[in-house]
Amino acid sequence: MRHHREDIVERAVQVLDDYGLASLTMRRLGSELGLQASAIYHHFPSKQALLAAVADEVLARGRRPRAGGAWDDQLVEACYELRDAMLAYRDGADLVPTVYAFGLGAQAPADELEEILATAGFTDPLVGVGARTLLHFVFGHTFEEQTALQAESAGAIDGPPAGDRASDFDVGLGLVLDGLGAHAPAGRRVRG
Amino acid sequence: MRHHREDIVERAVQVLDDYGLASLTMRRLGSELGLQASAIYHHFPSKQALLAAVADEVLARGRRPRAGGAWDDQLVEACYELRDAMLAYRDGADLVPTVYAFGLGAQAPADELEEILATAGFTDPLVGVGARTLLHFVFGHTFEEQTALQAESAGAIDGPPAGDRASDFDVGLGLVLDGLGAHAPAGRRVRG
DNA sequence: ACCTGAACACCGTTCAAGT
DNA sequence: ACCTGAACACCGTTCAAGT
Repeated sequence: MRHHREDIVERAVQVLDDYGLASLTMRRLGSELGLQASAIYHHFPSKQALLAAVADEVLARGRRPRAGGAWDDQLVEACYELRDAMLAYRDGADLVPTVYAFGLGAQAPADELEEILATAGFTDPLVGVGARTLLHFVFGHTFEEQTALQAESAGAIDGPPAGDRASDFDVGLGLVLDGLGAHAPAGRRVRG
Repeated sequence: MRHHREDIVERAVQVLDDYGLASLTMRRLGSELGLQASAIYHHFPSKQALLAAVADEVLARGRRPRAGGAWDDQLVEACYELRDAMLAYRDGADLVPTVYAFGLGAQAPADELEEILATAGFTDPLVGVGARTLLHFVFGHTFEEQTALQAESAGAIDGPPAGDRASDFDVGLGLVLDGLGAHAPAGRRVRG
């Protein structure tokens, strides 16, 4: 049977969610598609490129309409969407930051954060540094959260209730936003 | 020739720095030591355990005496030490966060950040969240910095001068510290 | 106690050849 | 255009056997 790029990405997302990132190998995905691993190279130049497409698909599936509001509310919205998108798939918070680090995909969240800050009037070093600081927070926090979550569901040990985890994310995010607030352009200080 | 745990870690650090994390394989390290890969399993139960020891060694070599001062100065000191320790070895900013994520090592920086915040009078959620937020910032920022640095030295392309990079770290760190300052215990607001 | 050598069960990637 | 099948050059880990 003949496949297209999208079939392969869709199946890869399924393998990721069912068996985890470590099991998402070219051979495994091939056999899942009824294909030789080498056939996948007809659609993607490398495993990294495949993973980039999978990460972008995970992020696309997590997209939500924007409510708008002040710059800090917009940042909260974007950060929560990113967190939730990664948590929605097994090892999502491992895949997305890894692909972002490759530099081959998962760039949309970084771009959106930068745009929000630039539109809010933040200038040169703060737009980039602020966006990256938020991104590192979301990536790092969500990775730890997902690791703990998956360890629990595997080992049946239980950690803090879900509410505490969401509020941990809230508190950390608030910390960075308050920091940004202290450097907000004049007349735009919605917080701090 | 017979080896001990420390010889193996020392050689592993050398392989890491000379050839990178991807080349730090059990087989490669074995041959570097004049040993079969399987011999290493006499000293370490797994590759993860070996990597944890390597990460802890990298962090130990980066230790500096503490100057002390207010809580925010102490945090700056600890964060800079962590950054510099990781930058001192090829792929150090990949290894250390990875080992920390394993949960098998590289815990010292997180512990120190928590202690500084607790001693400063921060309470329950803020001590943990604050320490992790700082840690994610340092890990994320330094990883990107090292990736860019290594890409430059490999491809001879040049990015921003070293001063801009150090100041990017400074600005991002200042952001998080200002956020913490906004939540500092009464009478301890050294910033904000 | 420390190590060898062989084996097991895998990887990503390339490439000539087929339809 | 899309795929097979074999090969290349690797992995981490286990284990009986040696000294």
